[in-house]
Amino acid sequence: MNTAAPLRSRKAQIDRVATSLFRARGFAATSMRELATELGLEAGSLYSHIKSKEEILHRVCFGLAEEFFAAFAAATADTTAPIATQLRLAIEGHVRVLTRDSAASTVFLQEWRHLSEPARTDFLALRDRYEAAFRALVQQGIAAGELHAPDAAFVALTLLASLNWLPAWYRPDGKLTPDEIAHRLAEQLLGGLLVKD
Amino acid sequence: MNTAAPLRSRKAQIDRVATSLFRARGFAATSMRELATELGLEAGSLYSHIKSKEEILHRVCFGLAEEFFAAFAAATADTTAPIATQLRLAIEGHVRVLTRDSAASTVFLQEWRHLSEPARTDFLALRDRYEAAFRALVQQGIAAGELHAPDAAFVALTLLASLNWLPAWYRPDGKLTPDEIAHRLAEQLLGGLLVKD
DNA sequence: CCTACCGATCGGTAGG
DNA sequence: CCTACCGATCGGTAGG
Repeated sequence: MNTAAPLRSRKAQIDRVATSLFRARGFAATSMRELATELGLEAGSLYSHIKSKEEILHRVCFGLAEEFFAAFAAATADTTAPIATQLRLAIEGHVRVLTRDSAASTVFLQEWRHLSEPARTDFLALRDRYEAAFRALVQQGIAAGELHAPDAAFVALTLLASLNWLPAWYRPDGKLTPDEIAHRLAEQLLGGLLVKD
Repeated sequence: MNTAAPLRSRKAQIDRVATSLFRARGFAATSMRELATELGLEAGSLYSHIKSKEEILHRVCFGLAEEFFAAFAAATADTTAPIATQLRLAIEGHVRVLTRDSAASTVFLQEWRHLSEPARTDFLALRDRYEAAFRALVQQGIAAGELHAPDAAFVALTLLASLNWLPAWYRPDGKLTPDEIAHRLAEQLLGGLLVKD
């Protein structure tokens, strides 16, 4: 009778282990047999919990997209705050999502192209919307005279690129906490942009 | 008799087409049959020109590594130049290599992990050496009082991350030439670092 | 969750 | 450069 809870946690466990394998070997090079072995069961048994290999990838990619949007919305909720503050909060929020689960983040950043259509197109649309939101914030900052930069698109691209490199070198047991990293990244990346009084 | 030249160019052609497939689908998800079809021949025929699928990846990854080192060496050849100048030249050189062949660059940046040992370890050692060279340059700049930054390693990481995002959005037929992009990236990335007089 | 298995496809080779 | 093929492995399913 009490099967709902164990099933849910088993599925979550499959997602978690699969995600770490996808990061280590890539989605295409990870076999369901490898995943099953890591979980201590047979390959066929996986399919009583999931529908397909891609379903896992789909959940990881779209789940993280949702987290990024939620963090951005929270960072920019107070529209009366200075744009520089909103941008700083958005950077910190982005970093917080990236470091909360760096395996999932890496899969989100690198393995989305193994999604088949139409999921792949949908995913790219979400990513573009997110980048556009960052770009718009930078643009507002320039318009408000809080930031100086010749090209908001360039700024947004290099900003996100710098942040998205984080999962490649972040170690949870490193010297800096995620919040400290976020703070330093925000300082450094905004340092050259802020208009000095 | 005159077989050396055609064979050499056929091999180069295989590398080129394979590289673009590796970028589009990833190394693991690209099949030799797909590659053969794209080249207008049968899968088995590939092996009179190459030894293995991985051999192609190896050539691309290590070939590009060599190009990056050569560009860096040229940029820093004049050790009497200000560090800021050397750093600017190194950034421009890096961008020039990235844009000269953005398919190969993407493979270099994303697919190296499909190299088997010991090539994979060798490759990572090269990448670390390259990052260390950039880091050392930033450190020299700070020591010389030309740059101000709290952490050279942080600067080097975000610098290279910003540059390495370029192949993801660079279009050869875009508005900006590679040199213009390189110049703007250098300006923006060094803008916040340079000590104002 | 397992056993047993499916058809498809993989990288690569032999021999010409 | 092709034909014909190898053993291995793939994602996934049927039936229990």
